[in-house]
Amino acid sequence: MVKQNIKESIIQSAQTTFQKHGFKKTTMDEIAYAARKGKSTLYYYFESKEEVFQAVVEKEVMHLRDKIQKAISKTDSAREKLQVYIFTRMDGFQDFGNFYDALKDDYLADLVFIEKMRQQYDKNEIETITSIIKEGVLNKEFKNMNAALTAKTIVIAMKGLEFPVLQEKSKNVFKKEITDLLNILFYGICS
Amino acid sequence: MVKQNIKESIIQSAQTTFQKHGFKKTTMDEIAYAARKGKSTLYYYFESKEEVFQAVVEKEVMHLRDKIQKAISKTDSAREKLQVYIFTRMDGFQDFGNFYDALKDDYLADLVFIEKMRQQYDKNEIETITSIIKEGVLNKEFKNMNAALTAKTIVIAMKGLEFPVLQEKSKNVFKKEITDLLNILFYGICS
DNA sequence: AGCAGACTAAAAAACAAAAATAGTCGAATA
DNA sequence: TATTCGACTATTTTTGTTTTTTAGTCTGCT
Repeated sequence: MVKQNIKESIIQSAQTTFQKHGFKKTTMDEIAYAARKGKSTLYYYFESKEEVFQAVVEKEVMHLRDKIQKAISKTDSAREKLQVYIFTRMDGFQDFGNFYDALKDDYLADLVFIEKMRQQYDKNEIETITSIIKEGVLNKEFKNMNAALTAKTIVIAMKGLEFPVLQEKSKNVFKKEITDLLNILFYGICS
Repeated sequence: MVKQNIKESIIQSAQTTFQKHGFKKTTMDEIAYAARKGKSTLYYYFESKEEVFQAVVEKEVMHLRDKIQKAISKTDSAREKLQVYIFTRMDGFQDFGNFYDALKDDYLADLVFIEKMRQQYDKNEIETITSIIKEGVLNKEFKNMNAALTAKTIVIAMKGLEFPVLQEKSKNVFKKEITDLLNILFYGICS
C-alpha cells in the first residue's frame, strides 16, 4: 500500500469516528485503532488532530462539489443549472455529518480553521452561482444584472433554508420549500 | 403609583440589566436594586426570573411590531408595504439585544418558553406578510399565487439575512443586501 | 520510509468545599 | 388590604484540588 492509500484509509477511519462522536469527543487513539495503526503513526501523516479533521471535512466538501458538478453537467439551460444546483446542494447538506457539525458546534466555532473553511466554501459557492448566472445573462435567459450580487443573495437565502432543512429528516418536506423559493427566484412576485 | 406602573418599571430595569449581562448572569438582586425594590418584591409581581425575562422580550417584540406597523401604515401599495416591512424588521432587529440573545444563546435555547416565543413570532411574521401579499394579489400588483407559501419563503430568506446583518454594525452595509433581495423578490431573475 | 511503545506536558474530568443565587415566608408598613 | 422587605433555605455556581485522559513527541525497531 502506498503512502496516499494509507493516508486515505486514516481519513476514512477518522470520518466514521468523527461522525459518531463529533470532533471533541473523538480521540486520536480511537482513530488510530479504527485505522489499525499506532497513534504515533497518525502523526507521521498529519500534524495534528485538527489537520485530520480538516482532511475529513475537505473530503466531504469535495464529495458534495462533485455531486453538484455531475448533476449540473446533465443540464443545458442556466435556469436548470441553478435549480439543480440548489436542490443538490441542499440535499447533499443533509449527509454532512461532520461538516455541518463543524459549522454549528460551539466548540468548533472558535477554531480558526473552521471559520476559514466556511468562508472558503461560501466563496466557492458564490463563484459557482455567479458563473451560472452570467451564463444565463449572456444567453438571455436571465435579465441583465449584477451576477455576483445576485449570487450572494441566493446564498443568503439558502442559509436561511439550512436550519429548517436539517431539522426535518424527510426529503419530501423541504422539496416544497425549495421549489417555492426557486419560483420566486426565477419569476419574482410582481405581475 | 399603580400596580401596572410598578410592574412596568421593573420590566424596564430588567431590560437594561439583561441587556448588559444577558439572561444567565443577571441576578434578581441586581434587577431589584435597579428598580429600587427588595428582591422579594419582584416575586410579588412575577413568578420567576424566566417570567421577568419573558416580559422584557415581549415588550421588545411589541415595540418592533409597532414600529413596523407604523412604518407600513404610511405606505399604500403592497409592494411598498413589503419593502418597508422587511427593511424595518431587519433594521429593528439590531436593537434587539435580549430577544436576539434569547434566540441565539445556548443556555436559553433549552428554555421552552423561548422556543415558543420564537415560533409565535415567526407565525405572526408569516401572517402579516401573508396578508400583505394577499392584498397585492387582489389589486393585481402581484401575480396570483399561494400567499402563505410565499410568505414562508420570504421569512426563510430573512432568516438567512439575520446573521450577516447582526455581524456588521453599520446600517449601510446591509441596506445593499436587502435592496438586492427585494429586487429579486419582486421581479425575479428570468427575463 | 513507515511504524509503534514509552513518555510528557497539557487539558479535561471528578470531586469536594465555599459562595452566590433563585425562590419562600412571615412580619412590617402604609 | 395591597405592597414591601429582611431573614431564611434549598439549589446552583464557582472555586480550588486531585486524578485521569489525551494530544503530541521522541527514540528506536523493521
